[in-house]
Order: sequence, then structure tokens, then C-alpha cells
Amino acid sequence: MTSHPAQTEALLTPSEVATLFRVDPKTVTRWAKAGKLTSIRTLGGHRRYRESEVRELLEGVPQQRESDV
Amino acid sequence: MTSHPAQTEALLTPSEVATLFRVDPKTVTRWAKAGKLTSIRTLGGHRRYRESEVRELLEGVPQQRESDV
DNA sequence: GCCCAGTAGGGTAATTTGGGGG
DNA sequence: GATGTCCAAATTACCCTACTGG
Repeated sequence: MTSHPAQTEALLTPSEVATLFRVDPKTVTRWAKAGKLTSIRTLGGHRRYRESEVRELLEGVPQQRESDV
Repeated sequence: MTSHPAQTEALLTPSEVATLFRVDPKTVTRWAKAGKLTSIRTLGGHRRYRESEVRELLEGVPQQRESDV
């Protein structure tokens, strides 16, 4: 196995995540503040999000039909 | 914008879908609950709908003549 | 250092949700 | 059976100014 975990985790900007969910970038910020979404901070305070996590939340997640709820 | 390759599946809000079908947003919600329409949820619980699916339902899909009903 | 689109922050409207009853 | 409407609570959208990223 690799002993150099240069974790190249793809990151997304707030506006990119917002576009994927069809919401306002500010809304994504609220999700981060609420702990619903993992956020990474730039040294200047801007947030970045893990693409893998976003993808899972979008569709990968256990797709349960409304009719079963 | 950044140059990140975030592929986007266009989504519509409940009111947008409602406008397209000329119905109340609540009715669109019922269609989702009934499994007649695919819905994606925001982390806050609001629904988003696939534009491609809505377009198909609006125009192209197999129809049966009124006279056969 | 300048540019400027994007983001943070805070505050206020507008939507959406869910249930219930017509 | 399928819609539209009323209500309260929750979520999201839009407004502003200041700062960051590339």
C-alpha cells in the first residue's frame, strides 16, 4: 500500500455545491454551519466541500421512495 | 466560476414544476409522494425535481386518446 | 498592487413542508 | 381519487457591505 497518503480529495466551491442541489450558495453555508455537510476552510476563511460527500448526499444515498415513507 | 468539472443534472424547484403543469405546488408534492415523479431532497428537506423527467412528462410521452378513455 | 467574481456575515422576504378538512 | 386551500413551523432566497481567491 502507499505510505504517502497525498489525499487528493476533490473539493468543490460553495457555488458548485449550490448548483448541484439547485439552491443558493448561502444555503450551502447554512448546511455547513449546521454540521450537515463537512467543510474545509481556506486560510482566508472560505469554505470548500468534499465532492465525494456531496455526490453521496445527492443521489448515492439510500434511495428510498416517497411512497414508502 | 471555477474550472472544476462538476457535472450538473438540471433540477427544478417545486414552484417551477407547478408553473409548467399549471397546478398548485402542493399537487407536485403529491406526485412525488405517489412515486409518479422522481424527487431529490435538499439537506433541509425541500424537494427538487429532474428537469429532464419533467420535460418528458410534459411533451413527449406516450399518450392515450381521450376518446379511448 | 489592482481587478473582480465569489464568499462571509447578518437581516429580512418568499417558498416549502406537513397535516387536516373541504 | 385527485386538487385546491388554510395554518404554523422550518427552510430557503434575496438584500447589503466587507474581505478573499486567483
